Amino acid sequence: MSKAAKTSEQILRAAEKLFSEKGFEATSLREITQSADVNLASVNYHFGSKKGLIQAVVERYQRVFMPALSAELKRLEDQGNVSTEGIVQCFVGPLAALEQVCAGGAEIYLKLLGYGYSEIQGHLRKFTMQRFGDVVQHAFRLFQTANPSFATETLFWRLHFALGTVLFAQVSARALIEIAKADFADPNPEAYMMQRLLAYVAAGISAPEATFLSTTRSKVV
Amino acid sequence: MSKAAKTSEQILRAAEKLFSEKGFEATSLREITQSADVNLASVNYHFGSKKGLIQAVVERYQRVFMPALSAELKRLEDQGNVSTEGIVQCFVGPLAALEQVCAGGAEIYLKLLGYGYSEIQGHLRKFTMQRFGDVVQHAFRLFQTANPSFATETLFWRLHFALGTVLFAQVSARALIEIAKADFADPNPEAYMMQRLLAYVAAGISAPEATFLSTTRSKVV
DNA sequence: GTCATATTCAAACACCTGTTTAAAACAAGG
DNA sequence: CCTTGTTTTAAACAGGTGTTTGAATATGAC
Repeated sequence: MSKAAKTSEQILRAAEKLFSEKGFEATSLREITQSADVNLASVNYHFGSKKGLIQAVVERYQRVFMPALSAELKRLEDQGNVSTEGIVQCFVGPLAALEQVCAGGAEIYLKLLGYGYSEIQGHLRKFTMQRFGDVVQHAFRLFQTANPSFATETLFWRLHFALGTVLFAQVSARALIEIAKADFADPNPEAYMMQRLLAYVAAGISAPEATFLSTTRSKVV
Repeated sequence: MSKAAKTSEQILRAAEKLFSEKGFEATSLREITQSADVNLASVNYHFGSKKGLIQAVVERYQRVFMPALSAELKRLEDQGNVSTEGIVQCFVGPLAALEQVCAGGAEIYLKLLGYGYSEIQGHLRKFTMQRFGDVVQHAFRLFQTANPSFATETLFWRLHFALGTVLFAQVSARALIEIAKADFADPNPEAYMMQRLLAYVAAGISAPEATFLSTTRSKVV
């Protein structure tokens, strides 16, 4: 491995760790370079800017996750029987595959997305869509076939709610897990958290449409 | 109104607006004081520190919201027939009541909470619990009576997922609404967003327990 | 009006941020 | 070996942050 590749790698490793812990904006380049045991200026040398570093960090995960997700979705579609829960379960494997990138990769990736969506308003979304829009749209189409009676609009909202649920849960996962450990004497809450999450999300996505909405529509502006 | 009360008020108004737009950490005291047309040092004079200002801003909303929520919950309990959807609907009125505090108060309050939960890790949660823990616990108890078969643990996780759904949705509401307007020619998506959200959340909370979880348990981790 | 208190104000403080510079160290091909 | 190009380094840059200071100004009670 060349020296250049080595420092880039060290920077990426340190950055993804710190970013996932504290968010992008709250993490300084000096923290990253100190943690990576590397000169401050090398971030700008190798990645151009902090923004470039953020993109590089996220992209490395996207390039593993998105193709894996795409494959899972295709597999599900081919085998017929497309259900909301089935689609949601398609995300589990690709997330687990992120362990290749680094230990705890799934957790890191989701936290990165969470911070990316709330901090760098829109940037990450746009970047993801133009790079992996086809995968996202494929997933959306499958959700539509699983819930054929739903208006496109309803599904749009619910899927974004679901995204929000997962990302927020992941960002505050550590705090929640600690509370769960203290309050319920659950020795290993993180093990099933993702499954709990997906069950909740699947139910929310495929909730009966409109009845609840239409009965109270007039009351609320 | 004394001069002191006037400047505090101006600071609070400007702060809540900017905080809800950009988050706590991304908003500087200089932005706030310029927007409030007030001297920089007056923030520290009146609120001690930036942290003090954040607390003051949030507290003003909590003191309106929490008692209103408490009343709604009592009302629901007294009239019997406690359902998940019913409890969730209890939040609508108290949120609307925040318009008293200022225009768009509900939106601002939820965004403040959203940023508070993801930025000042734990601080806001602790503060809320020690000040309004009784209301939170009352809500939790009602959710338990609405879903008597659920393990306390299950409800704990789902309610926090629900909180995350609502807060994340609110923080990214503006972006979502713009997309909805562009993609679906919906002239007024914000009108029903909260109802869409609550329907999703209620379904997620009262999803059938464990069947989904237990069938896939062995596969994960 | 006077006095004590409460509030405002401009300036400075100490520290942190991302980025740039120019010299130094290193690498590899001729 | 020397030269060319790449990479590392320490230092400085320009600008932003929350907070403190001490003098100036208002305020309100006697």
